[in-house]
Amino acid sequence: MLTDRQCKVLKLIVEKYIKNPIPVGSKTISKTLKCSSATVRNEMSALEDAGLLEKTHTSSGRVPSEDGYRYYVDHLMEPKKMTGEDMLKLQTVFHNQQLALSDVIVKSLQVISDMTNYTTVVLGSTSHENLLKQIEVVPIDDVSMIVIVITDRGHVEHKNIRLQDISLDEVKKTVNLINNLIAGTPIDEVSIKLEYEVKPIIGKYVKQHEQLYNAFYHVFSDFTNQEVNVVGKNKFLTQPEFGNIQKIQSVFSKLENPEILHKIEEDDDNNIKVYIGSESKIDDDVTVIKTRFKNGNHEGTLAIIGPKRMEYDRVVSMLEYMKENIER
Amino acid sequence: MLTDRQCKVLKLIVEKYIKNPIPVGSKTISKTLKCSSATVRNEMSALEDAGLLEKTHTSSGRVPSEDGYRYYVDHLMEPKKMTGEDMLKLQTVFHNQQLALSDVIVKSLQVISDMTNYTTVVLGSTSHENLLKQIEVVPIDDVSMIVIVITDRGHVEHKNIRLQDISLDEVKKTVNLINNLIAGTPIDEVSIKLEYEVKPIIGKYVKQHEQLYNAFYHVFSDFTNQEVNVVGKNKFLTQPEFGNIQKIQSVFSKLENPEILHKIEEDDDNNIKVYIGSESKIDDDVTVIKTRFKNGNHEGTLAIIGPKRMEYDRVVSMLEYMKENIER
DNA sequence: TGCTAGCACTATTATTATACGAGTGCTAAT
DNA sequence: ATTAGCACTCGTATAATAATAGTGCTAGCA
Repeated sequence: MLTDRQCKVLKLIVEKYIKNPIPVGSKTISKTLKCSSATVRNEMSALEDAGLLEKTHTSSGRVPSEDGYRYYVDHLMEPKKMTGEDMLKLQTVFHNQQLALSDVIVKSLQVISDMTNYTTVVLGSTSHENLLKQIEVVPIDDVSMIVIVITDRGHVEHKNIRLQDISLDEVKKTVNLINNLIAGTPIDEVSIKLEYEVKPIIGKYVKQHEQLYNAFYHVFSDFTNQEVNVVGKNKFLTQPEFGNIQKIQSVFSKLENPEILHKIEEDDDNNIKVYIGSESKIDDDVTVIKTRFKNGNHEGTLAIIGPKRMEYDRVVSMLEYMKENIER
Repeated sequence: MLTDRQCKVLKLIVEKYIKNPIPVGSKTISKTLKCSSATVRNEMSALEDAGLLEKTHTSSGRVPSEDGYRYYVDHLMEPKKMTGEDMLKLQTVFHNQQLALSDVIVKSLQVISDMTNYTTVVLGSTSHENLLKQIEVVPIDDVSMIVIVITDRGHVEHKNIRLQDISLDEVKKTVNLINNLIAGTPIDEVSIKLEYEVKPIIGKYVKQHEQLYNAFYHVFSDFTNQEVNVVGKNKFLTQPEFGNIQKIQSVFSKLENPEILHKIEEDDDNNIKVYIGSESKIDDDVTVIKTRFKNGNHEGTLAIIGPKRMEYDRVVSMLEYMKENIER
């Protein structure tokens, strides 16, 4: 257990380091705390033994360790009230009645990314939660047409397909069959239903059913598994600890990989959760702060991704504010 | 006018430097050319006077200047036949009958980006060339619905809109009116037609026409002006001359700005054009190689964007090959 | 017992000196 | 015209030095 003063020292070091990423010395702390630098050094030493602080070399100041950040987040941090200015900027987005919820979310995350200089992410509901609502087909010319797939949650995808020598009537017949037979099916089960429920029937009623079946099969097999929206990836370029190209390459490749981002959603805790450094699964210098949201049938995950040296207090309040606003 | 030997020297220096970005000395060249390093030095000096070579400092080897690259591209370079392997990779994409042309283009540009380690770009036709084909509306719940806009060239966009207390019938009536009245209009004129041709009519026949008009007006005013597709932006991270974050930031911001990319299309030459360094409008160390393509009513621009120190011969052949394949 | 002043010690950073090497330009001889 | 030869230049690498910001430890004081 940490003493009261140790807590204060840890808190000061973390907050100092977040403001300015250089190791913090005992003198700096002693100025704020009313005691000598020697006393602070003793406390620092204790905190280092507890694994909460680290040195970069034998005679350097201290830097928070991963556990140090953890302790700070779990016990020391006090959520920082948002400034009126920040709130105002977000409110203008939330109060735009023209925009659909999903657009409001993306727009406000853009605002947050710009305010904080961190990357933001929305993960939409996964495909097994999305039900097929209907498909539409629009012919473009003799051989190509566009298939539009709409889910019950308003997710839309379209694909250009090519068909040789098939009359529009046959296509429309197929579309109607699909809409009648499998609307309401979870997207990731559509392929199966297509094969076992639609294929036999269009085989009977539709000419060139083979080609048509293949085309539609492709449309659904390519359907995006999950809506992923990453805003402000380039903000990482402004963070000093990501000043080398190697690191940027590695972080970017993770942020562009939906599989990796999907891991953020793995635990379905509804509260705000903080994944620090190695817990982030992205990079040891990265922190992910995330929360789930739900408004009617629209649900998903919001995340703010930045350096481990993140303004935790500010970000947590912002996420809380976002969540509240979205949920009503 | 350059002598025969000067051409050879310039060519060797450019190609050497492209392979390995360190200044080229006279000794290296003299090995390939059958003459002494002193002779080469004289020629180099002449080429420097002609503005085709540069030194990084008084006693360094030579580096091609922008004009040097220009001269190389215009007079010295011999297009390099593509390797069978490269062709094969592209052919598997081109021969995929399932894919629509636009998908083939994007997929093949992905392949080219991976083969060359450069960024690739497709610019689709601009909105004044895109005609509105039809719009569709799909209701999602009581207050929100999705409007899907399709152009004659198969470009699809959708938007989520919110309407309070408007019956589906009224919406459908409006959609039908729009489809009947202004299908065939260039996308960027739709807003005007909407105001002068549609608004007066729905004003008569549709209840709550004000709200509906506003919603549709928004849909079209947000319509993307131009299809832009940038593939492999991160390839810049692997190029040594873009090893510092500043530069990467600047290049990325340009590559993400459609306005800037649009400048590539400004001259409508149908042949392959090469914009070197400052001509690229992106960065002094960047080269853009582009060509227009046209297949039926699908036309646009292809570009390969990389360092000024680009494998010009290889890239030009690839673009040529792409263009040929797309155009039939 | 807890706090602190003082001091020896350590590692980083900046500065300077030095040597080395790859390259040039020029001159004189072929 | 070409080239061998040489003095010269500048960038890079290495080592030496000093300055600085920090530490840990000890001993004395409240």
